[in-house]
Amino acid sequence: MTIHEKRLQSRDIQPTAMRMRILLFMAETKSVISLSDLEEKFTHADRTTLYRTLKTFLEHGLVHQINDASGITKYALCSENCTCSYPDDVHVHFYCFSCEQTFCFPHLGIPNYDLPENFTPSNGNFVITGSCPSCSS
Amino acid sequence: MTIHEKRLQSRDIQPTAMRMRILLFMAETKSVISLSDLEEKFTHADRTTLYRTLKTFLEHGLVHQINDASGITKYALCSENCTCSYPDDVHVHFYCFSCEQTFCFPHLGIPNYDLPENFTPSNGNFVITGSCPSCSS
DNA sequence: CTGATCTTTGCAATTGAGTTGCATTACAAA
DNA sequence: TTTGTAATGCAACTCAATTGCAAAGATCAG
Ligand SMILES: [Mn+2]
Ligand SMILES: [Mn+2]
Ligand SMILES: [Zn+2]
Ligand SMILES: [Zn+2]
Repeated sequence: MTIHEKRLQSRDIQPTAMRMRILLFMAETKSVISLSDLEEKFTHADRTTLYRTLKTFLEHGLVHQINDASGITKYALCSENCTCSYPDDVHVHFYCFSCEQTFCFPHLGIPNYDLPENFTPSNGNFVITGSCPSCSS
Repeated sequence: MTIHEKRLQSRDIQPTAMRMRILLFMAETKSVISLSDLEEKFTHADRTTLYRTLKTFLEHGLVHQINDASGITKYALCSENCTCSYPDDVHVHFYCFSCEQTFCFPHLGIPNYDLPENFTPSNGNFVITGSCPSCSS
C-alpha cells in the first residue's frame, strides 16, 4: 500500500484510481490549484468527477479551500497532521493579481481574535493580495 | 449639499441620484451587501447600473470588497478616513454560514505579516467563518 | 460464480454571478 | 440651444459551479 493510499484511507476516503492520481498530482505540484487546473492536467477525465473529487477531499479534511480575489475556488492539500481546526490550522495565503497564482504560507498563522459577543468561529480564510516574486521584478 | 453628496465628491464620484440612493442605503443599513441585495432593494433600477455603481465606488475607494466563503462578492462602506491601505485599513470580517450574512469588524485589524522574500502585499481579505449571534442560539 | 446493492464516474443540462457591447437618456459645458 | 460627455438601460454572453440521471465499477451475501 502506497503512502498516498494510506493517506486517503486515514481520512476515510475510498482510494480509487482517479482519487489516487489527483492526490499524487496535488502532492507533487505542492501548489494551490483550482478545478480548471485539474481539467488541464486530466484531459481524459470528466469535469464532474474532478469536481466531486475535490468536494470529497474537502469534506474529509484532506484539502482546505481558499477564496482569493480571483473569485475562483482554490484548493490545497492539508499538512499531514492538519485537523482543519480554527485557529490553529488556519494560515495565511497569498494571491498574485498578476499571474493569478495562489500560495500557501503554512508558517504564517492567524491571531486568536477576540470576537464580539456570541460570534462563534469555526474556520477562517486569510488571503493577502499583491505581487509574487516572479511578477515583482 | 448633503453629507452623502459631499462624501461622493470627496472621492471624485459624480453624485447622481442613483448613486446617492445607493450610498444612503449602504450607510443606513450599516451592513455588508451584495449586488443581489441592491437588486432586491432597488427593483426599479437595472442590474447593470447597480453593478457599475458598486464598481465605481470600489475604484474610488468608497467601499471595500469582501470575498467570503459564499463565493458571492460583498461590499461595505469604508470608514470616513479610510484610504484602503495595507495593512492599516484592512480588518477582519465574519461570515455566518447559517444566515449567510457578512459582518465588518473594523476594530479587529490584521498583523503586519513578515512575508517571504519578494512577496509584495497590496491588499488583504480576512474572513472568519462561523455562526453569528442570531444563529448561535 | 451469480445476482443484488452501493459507489463512483461520465454525460448532459442548468443555474446564477459577473461582465460586456451598444443604444438611449441625462447632464453639463460651451 | 447646441454639442459633447457621462450615466443608465437593455440584451446578450461568459464561465464557474452544480445537479439529475444513466452507465460502469466495486463489494458482498448467498
Ligand atoms: Mn494553505
Ligand atoms: Mn469591512
Ligand atoms: Zn505572480
Ligand atoms: Zn447568522
